[in-house]
Amino acid sequence: MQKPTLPKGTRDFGPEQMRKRLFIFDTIRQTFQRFGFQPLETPSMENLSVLTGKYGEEGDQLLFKILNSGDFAAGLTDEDLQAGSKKLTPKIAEKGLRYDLTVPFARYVVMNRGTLTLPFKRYQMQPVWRGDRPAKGRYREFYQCDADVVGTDSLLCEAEIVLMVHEVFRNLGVIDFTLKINNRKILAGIAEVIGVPGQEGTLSVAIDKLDKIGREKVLDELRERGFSDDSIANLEPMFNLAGKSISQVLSQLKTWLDSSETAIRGVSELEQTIQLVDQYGLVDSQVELDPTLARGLSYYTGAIFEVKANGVSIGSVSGGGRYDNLTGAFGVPGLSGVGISFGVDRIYDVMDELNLFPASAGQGTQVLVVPFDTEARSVALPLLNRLRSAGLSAETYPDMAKIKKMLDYANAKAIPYVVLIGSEEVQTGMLTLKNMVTGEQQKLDADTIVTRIGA
RNA sequence: GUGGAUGUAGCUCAGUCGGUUAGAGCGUCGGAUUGUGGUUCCGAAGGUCGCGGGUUCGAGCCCCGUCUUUCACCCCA
Repeated sequence: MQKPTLPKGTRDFGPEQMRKRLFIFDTIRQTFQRFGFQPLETPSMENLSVLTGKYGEEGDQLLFKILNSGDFAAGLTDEDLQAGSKKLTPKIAEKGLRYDLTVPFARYVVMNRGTLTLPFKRYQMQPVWRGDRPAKGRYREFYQCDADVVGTDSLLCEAEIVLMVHEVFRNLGVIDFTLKINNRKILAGIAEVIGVPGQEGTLSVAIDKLDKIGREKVLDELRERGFSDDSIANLEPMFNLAGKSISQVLSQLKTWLDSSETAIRGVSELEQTIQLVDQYGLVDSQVELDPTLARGLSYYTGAIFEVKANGVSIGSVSGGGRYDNLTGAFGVPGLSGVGISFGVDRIYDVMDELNLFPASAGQGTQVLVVPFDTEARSVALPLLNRLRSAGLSAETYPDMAKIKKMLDYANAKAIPYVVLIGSEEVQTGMLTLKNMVTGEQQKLDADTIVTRIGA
């Protein structure tokens, strides 16, 4: 007999954890639905042809592949085995676990384009898998909650994403967060302006670390990666943007990037998005314009979002952006989409660390009915039925155990109310309602008990 | 993927220089209590010392490997 273990980077979620997780899911779902998104689920596994090539080279490496069913090695030749794992993999694995929810969504849109009314808004809350090395706030199986719109390039969608992010985190009680926004076109424009067009990838990977390693080290890294001194000198205005207000950042970007048509379009998109958000009347906006913000996924083309919870050292808790041509990879070009993804597991870690879960998020059973003997139980069972009909979560201890044991059970499950029923109660019909927190108890009839606990 | 740390009861952790039968607190279970929990008291169960090798008369302790968790890089939600 060996002790069972879990695969690396996966976890069980016990009842208490699950109640808190459901609180997060419910909060996010409510917001998604309020904004008119419709639910969608897709399979855990996709054909590898759907997944590969969408997440960049690193992403492809992190894909979990599924061995073909049956005798997966049947058709292999010695030559195949010699060719190495990279060539071998497609011959023995044609499916993989999904890496995010956006690509399966794009696949779904393409497969159902005839029946969807555009713009199509869907939300999806399912686990995704990445063969990453686990660390704090990073798991190999984790949940994402995505909301995406395809079939429109209106910046109103970006604005609504900003609103949803604010609503979700405020409803969760995560007040202190920052929603960083940037635009891929600005990053591309910067690359143009400093004379390294097309290299915004390399550029942004380095720049993204600015607040972590500091300016000098960023410049060192760029030098190492072959950027000329001229280019690096031209990057100077980039470092004067930190901490500036949104309008200041916008106007500085306009002057700096004036020569790049792409950049100006990006700046203008950002500006319009901000204006639309203002028109919605968002109060106390947590939006920060951050031209250094880069995101890993290669399919983004316009706005990019990232949300950080302040005061906690956990990576971003939410991220997203606009992708102009994701469905193009599946043969349907010209469908622009934009979306946001909430990382439930990280949000959980943040809320746990900051103690932000409301007491109600942990509340299970509200009342335990405690009959002292089988005769009392005949009064207890109809009472349970009434309590439940009134929408209360109620239970009784299934065995006829000692009263102490039943009350211990109530304590262990943090059940706030107990109804005690003994021979006296059976005779008079007046049952004893006990408040397990204060220890107070009083004799009441069944009706009063139901309304009292419900209040 | 690179480097460091870690692993002893369900949980948090002691365990001396390598020395006999590996301990504590909390938790669990039973009792003190025949209609009342949290407090108190008594008792019990619970261990392949992560796993596999090695050194030694003898290993929880030393060496090698491996896995887990974790920290810093890389990347990400």
